[in-house]
Amino acid sequence: MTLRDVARAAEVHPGTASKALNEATRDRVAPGTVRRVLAAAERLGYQPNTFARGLRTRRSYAVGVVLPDLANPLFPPIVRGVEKLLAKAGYATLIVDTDNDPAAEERLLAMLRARHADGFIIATARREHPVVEKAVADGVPMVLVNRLTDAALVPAVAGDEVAGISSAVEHLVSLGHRRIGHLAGPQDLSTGFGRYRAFLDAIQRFELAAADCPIAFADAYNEAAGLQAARGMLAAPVPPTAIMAGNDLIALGCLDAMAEVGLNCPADVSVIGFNDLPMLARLDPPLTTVHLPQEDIGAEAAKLLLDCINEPGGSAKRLLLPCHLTVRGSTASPMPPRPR
Amino acid sequence: MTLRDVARAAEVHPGTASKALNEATRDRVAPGTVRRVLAAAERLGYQPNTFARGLRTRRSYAVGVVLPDLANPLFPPIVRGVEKLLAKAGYATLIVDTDNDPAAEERLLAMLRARHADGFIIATARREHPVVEKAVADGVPMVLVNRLTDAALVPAVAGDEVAGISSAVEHLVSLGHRRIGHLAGPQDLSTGFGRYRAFLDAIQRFELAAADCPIAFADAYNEAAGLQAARGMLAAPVPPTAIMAGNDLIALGCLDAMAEVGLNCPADVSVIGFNDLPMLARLDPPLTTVHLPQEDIGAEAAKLLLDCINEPGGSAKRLLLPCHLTVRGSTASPMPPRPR
DNA sequence: GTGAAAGCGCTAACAC
DNA sequence: GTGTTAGCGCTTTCAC
Repeated sequence: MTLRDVARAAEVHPGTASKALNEATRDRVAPGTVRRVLAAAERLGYQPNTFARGLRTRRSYAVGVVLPDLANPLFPPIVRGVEKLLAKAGYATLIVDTDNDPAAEERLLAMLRARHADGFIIATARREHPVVEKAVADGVPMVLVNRLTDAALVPAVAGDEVAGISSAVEHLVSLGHRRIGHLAGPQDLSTGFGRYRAFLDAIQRFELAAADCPIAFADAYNEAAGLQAARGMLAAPVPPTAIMAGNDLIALGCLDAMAEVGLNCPADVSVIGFNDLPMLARLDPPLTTVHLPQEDIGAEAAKLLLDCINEPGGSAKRLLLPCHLTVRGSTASPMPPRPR
Repeated sequence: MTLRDVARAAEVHPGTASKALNEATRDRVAPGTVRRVLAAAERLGYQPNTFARGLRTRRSYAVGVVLPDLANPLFPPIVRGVEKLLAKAGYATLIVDTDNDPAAEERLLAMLRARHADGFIIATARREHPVVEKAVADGVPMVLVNRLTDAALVPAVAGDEVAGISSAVEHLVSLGHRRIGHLAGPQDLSTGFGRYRAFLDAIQRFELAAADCPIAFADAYNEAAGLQAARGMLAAPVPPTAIMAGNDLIALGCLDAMAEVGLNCPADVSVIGFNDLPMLARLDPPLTTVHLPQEDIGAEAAKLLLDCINEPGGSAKRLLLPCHLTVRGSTASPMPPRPR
């Protein structure tokens, strides 16, 4: 089924049929003709050939979404938000998963660019990210989600880490904790670094002694890295009574480390995660964590991207959406210090 | 950067450059020429235009993967298996999520067909599935994963439900259970129906009294549906001592229902899930479940799809991969009946 | 308001 | 082996 077939059926020239079928140029065709063409297209089940159209217009009406890890439950709701909004605007969403591998990321980005994606939503950004910066320099419309670059060259949407960490630390302080540790996430990611800085700000704001607030760094956002980082912190002569983890998986690793040395959560140590992954409420103990409005983040990112596509050269807005603390069972008041 | 530019730089005709660049036709070009063309392409950073190529060859080297729900952790590993294998063969993987909505499925499938996906991997099949059957009739290469259609018209890869259920029931029987219930999944899905039938077979094989083995149907694979179905079963005068759930989420709903009426798992009732979602080991109690080789399922599906694409009209093979029971803390021997 | 014609970048059949 | 040529299906000036 090609445009020629439709044109023949409607007894018009293919050029005219094209104009009639196209929303934007439809008003340059006589109403009766438009109706005939539309009817013919409908009847024949005409589907325009994306390749031919793309070849001509250099537009694909497709957007690439680049994820670090499909298996991380943080991202599906973001994708859903993106997809819903883009579908309304007639765009297709092409999801790819880099598996946290920069080489795969480069390969997939090249693949999507070769397929002429009209824009990108990137959830894999590191604070220094040459690949992204190069693409932006090439004028490729692009929006970052969740993870940002240090250089604010690209529009971006993320959770408000500072507010999230602040409310979490405030919760711990209000429970009576004064010795609060932080298991920071990877420092080459804006999330890891931002939450770490926000934590430092928070202990200052609540006038906690820095010496009582140990910090350890997990080198990945997973349970193994969280476990390893937590072991060191818990082995200190006077471990903290509460731990703010860089994200939920690090928090789970921390719980594992506590189990190893017979520490109970929340009786001995309170733990807070970040992201509010599913199932957390069913754990033992149910994990207190900072909730991110994931679907909204996705939808806002999609809006920003459409702006970029339609008016190139706009400013690199950064949108931070509020997070809120979800209090569950992994936080409690510290026990009064007991003699050993 | 077009082919013309490369040809000009290598001082050959565009047609020759095309042959030199193309693996399959390279041997029809003098080795020296090939080298010159490849060098020029490399130097200029030439990327072939997918639209132009696709328009000419009617091939996209892209495969669509249609998922019912991205947020379901069952699917990401399958997608990963698919992606790894297809990338090796030079294919791009385009993932879409129907959100369990048949209308969205139809829209997305049409979108992918308009973009000339060379084939599809479908994880959304219902036992009766006109959309899939129509696409197959149209000669679109297609492989089903996990969920199959009743009509065996399409190649498919799934877990061996019968063996999985059988080993789970065997485990319960060996623990001493004789009254085992089944919370079946949706019967319009092959998984729900297949596990239900496998359960009936199993109780027959182990010579359990059908009257002691109640069956209830959950109308969706989620916790709410599991909760509702479980309530009825637990309200019976003599509830079963063990419950085989249609999948993990139904099992979680079952645990919720037990909590409502003060029943303990596994002391009062043992529960087994299906799929082995992540985090299950951390629940209270850790859920015994049937594990599916998800990544293998994805990889095998991709292989089958490549066969379909390269040799259309092959037979509709069905491949069932073994599942194994993962025993955790939600199953135990039944308590001796106690007087009330 | 409609038709004619050119061309997007590539490949493949054919001529040399 | 290499060059020539036509054309995939569409959009978009430009005439009329």
